[in-house]
Amino acid sequence: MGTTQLESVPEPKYWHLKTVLSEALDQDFAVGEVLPNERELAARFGVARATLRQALEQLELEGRLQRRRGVGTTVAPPRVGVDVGGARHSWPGESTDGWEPVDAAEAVPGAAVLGLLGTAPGELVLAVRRTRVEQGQSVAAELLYVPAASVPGLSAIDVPAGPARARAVMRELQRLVLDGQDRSVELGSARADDAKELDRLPGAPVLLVTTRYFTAAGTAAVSVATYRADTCRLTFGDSGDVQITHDARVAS
Amino acid sequence: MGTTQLESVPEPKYWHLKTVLSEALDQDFAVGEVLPNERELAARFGVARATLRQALEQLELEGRLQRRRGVGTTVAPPRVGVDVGGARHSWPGESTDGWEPVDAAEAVPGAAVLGLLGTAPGELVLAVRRTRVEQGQSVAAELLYVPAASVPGLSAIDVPAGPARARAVMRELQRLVLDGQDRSVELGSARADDAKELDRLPGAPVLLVTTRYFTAAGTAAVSVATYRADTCRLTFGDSGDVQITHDARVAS
DNA sequence: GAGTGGTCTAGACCACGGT
DNA sequence: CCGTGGTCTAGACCACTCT
Repeated sequence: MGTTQLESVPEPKYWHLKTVLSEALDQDFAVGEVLPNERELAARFGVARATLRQALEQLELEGRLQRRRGVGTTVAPPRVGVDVGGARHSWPGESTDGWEPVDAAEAVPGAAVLGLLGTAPGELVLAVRRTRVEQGQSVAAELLYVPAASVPGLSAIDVPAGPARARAVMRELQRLVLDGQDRSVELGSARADDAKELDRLPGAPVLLVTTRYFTAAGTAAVSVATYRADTCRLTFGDSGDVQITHDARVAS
Repeated sequence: MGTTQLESVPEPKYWHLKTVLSEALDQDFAVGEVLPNERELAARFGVARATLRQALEQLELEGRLQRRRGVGTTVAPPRVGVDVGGARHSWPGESTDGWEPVDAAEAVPGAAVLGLLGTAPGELVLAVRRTRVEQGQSVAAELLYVPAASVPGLSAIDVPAGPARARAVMRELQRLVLDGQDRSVELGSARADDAKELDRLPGAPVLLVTTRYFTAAGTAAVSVATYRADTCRLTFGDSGDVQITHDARVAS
């Protein structure tokens, strides 16, 4: 009978921990400050290190913390708003939008990209690698798939490998008349090569932005951009410089 | 000397496991099929259960698996493409876009939403709850914040709580002339109430879509929509029904 | 080399869904 | 009730960064 069980559904420890830590971050820590190490924090809260780590992982996912092996855990700055699709209906690289060409090479796209491109499996496709730097740190890595048929003025292979070749491909691409584009965003985990480029461990959560570029002739290129999910807030339209502290939600 | 260490950087076990499982899913399993339970899988691969779980977690994050307590682990269908911002510059709820009004009530928005709304901390704000159902499952929960000042024809409080009241607020909102809107997408983790609505555990990864609705007078409303990151692919433009299997990327 | 976070183990118990 | 995934523990060792 009256066992007065106020919390019949006990909150998981790591969840409660996360809440406590979150409040501590708001009140007692400045951006960039380093937290005590995991072993000490675990001891301080009287939990196993694995449990503490579960809480830290969530806070990192939410962009509140930044952890680096061999260094420590620091309080992350608010997410940077990176504009995606701001200049609508324009080829990538037409303006200085923070993207840096890295290289270009032949590639064998996966089935998914092939489907979007609408090309036959054997057809020659170029892949342009670019990285996006925002406020001093690289926030995204991109692979831009361009069927060779889209860039007939193809002196690309003659150009020596490196940024110059990437730029050459993009220059050719920008000759075409862009009819439109569409985009999708989903959650993914960083592949080993992207992770390296983004200074994260493989498997780190990323936002996958897939863009299709249309001409009258069909799909001229497909871009798959990998954004760091912990540090980025993707913005559409002109809300790039809006101040958002960290989480716009509250209990109703 | 010649210790012939081909793999000087040994891949983590869970990473390798993930790759193996991923290939097995492609080849030997159909959508909806249930996998062997975690204890058996761990034994089969000769790893601890925690290690196996790390691999499963990643696959779930990527939308390849679906795990439910008390039930089991099943192969997830491809992510549903949910249109976001398709009908540009229109109030929410003006067309049948899959959103279902649930309720409306007074609310005390957090600092972040207040900043976006541009209202004073004490001002009265209404919060409209809506859920979005796509292909039979609810994929998103939304809180639409409307300053009382935006809807002067405020008979909302008189209407009995429930969907009717939510609809009443939205009807008032749609009277205004919409000047524009902007949007941002970021990664978050589900709050307890949203998690319940989305049939997930608290802390599940979600995509947070924040939309600001402008009139000439300023920001008339702010919406914070919480999408299931495991099952959703957010689409912008008209790429809603494009076939994407699961991951558009390949090694270059 | 010292100190950090990342990986891994082998257990235990709990909460939930179906029977 | 049983079987499932979810939480938690107390250790161990590894990979990395900085000094």
